[in-house]
Amino acid sequence: MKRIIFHIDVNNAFLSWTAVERLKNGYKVDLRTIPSVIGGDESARKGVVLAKSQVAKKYGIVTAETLYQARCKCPNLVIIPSDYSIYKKYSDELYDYLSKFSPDIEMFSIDECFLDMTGTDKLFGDPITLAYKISKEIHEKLGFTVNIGVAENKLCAKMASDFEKPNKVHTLFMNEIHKKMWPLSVDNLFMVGKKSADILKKFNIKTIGDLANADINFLIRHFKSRGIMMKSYANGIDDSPVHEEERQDGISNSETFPYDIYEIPILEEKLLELCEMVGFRLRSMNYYCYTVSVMLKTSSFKVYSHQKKVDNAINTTHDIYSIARQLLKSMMGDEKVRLIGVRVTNFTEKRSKQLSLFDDETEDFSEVQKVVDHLKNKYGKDIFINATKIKRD
DNA sequence: TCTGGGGTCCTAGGACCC
DNA sequence: TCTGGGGTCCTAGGACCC
Repeated sequence: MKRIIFHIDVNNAFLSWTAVERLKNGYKVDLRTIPSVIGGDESARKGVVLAKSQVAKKYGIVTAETLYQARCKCPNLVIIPSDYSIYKKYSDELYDYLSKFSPDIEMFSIDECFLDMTGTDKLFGDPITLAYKISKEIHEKLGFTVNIGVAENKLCAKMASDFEKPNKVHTLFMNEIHKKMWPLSVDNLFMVGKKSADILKKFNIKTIGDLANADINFLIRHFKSRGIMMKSYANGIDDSPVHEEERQDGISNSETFPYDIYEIPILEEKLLELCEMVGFRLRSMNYYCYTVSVMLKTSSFKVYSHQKKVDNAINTTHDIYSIARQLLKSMMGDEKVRLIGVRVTNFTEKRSKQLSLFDDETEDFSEVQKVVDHLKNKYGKDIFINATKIKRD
């Protein structure tokens, strides 16, 4: 049976959702009708544009540029800080609404969903008509617009939803690929980023059609296994299933400093804060981790990472930090640091408690940690600050 | 241009074991 | 002392995504 897959993509998600939320809260101005962006902290001079209104786009503002640059292009730009609780709320609403149409639903990111609609035509009728109906209902009930791609697999559905925006339904069936997808520039293809596109263009592979017909041996030589994937995608081939989201593979937090740092105590203080954030998230998922890694970005934007695997899974801030701190020490060189990050991976649900002769049982902070987390959940994350901070103040 | 933050997957090379 | 080949695990780094 021919598969039918929908890809639903929220138009300017963060900005649209913020606009809807504000209208609900009594604001008179719809952010979507004025030059506005969602961005980080402008004062710390490290914020970038995360999402923009169509009006802001007309000023030439692009995603990921600094707020400073954006403000130069449009002095009366309205900048709203990001608020993940709002995005989560609308993302959940969208998911709940879409779940009515198929049990096979996959949340691909906070603002994108795949639906496997294969065989549902007896229930809902013609898929394309249904896509228009879903799009209209989302606008009416939830207040924001979406693009919907309709195709025979996930790749093509995703490519289709990316065609013309906003508030559009597009199809990309197998017999439309040469007409609708092949003329596009290679960098439009999912999983072909800037680096790969640059290499391809050097060899005169400029469009997705060129890539689809490129020599497979040439692609493997330059891109290894990704070469095979790229050629399949360019031909619209993808048989991956729509599945429920599986459990997360890792948790990370990182922070860019407003200036370059080389003092170890300052780095350690930030590192501890990050371990606290990562640990808190890990514990709220009831997981333990085996691997901790630390990432540094230097002032010249070179990225380093070191990781360490432990025999007994851990989840307290104390345990994560003691490993992270060793890692940081092992990687500090002469260069100043611009960004520091902590990541935990290799999860397990239960702690494999195998106390070795050398473990000190009094070092087990899990019970204390539970109480601290509970209080944080109840009264907010800021009720505890770490002792190293108090000393510094 | 002067470059955020949170993720996933892949690969190469070294260590170690048999 | 000089030494093969396969397998697995771990680490560091790169590319890509939203």
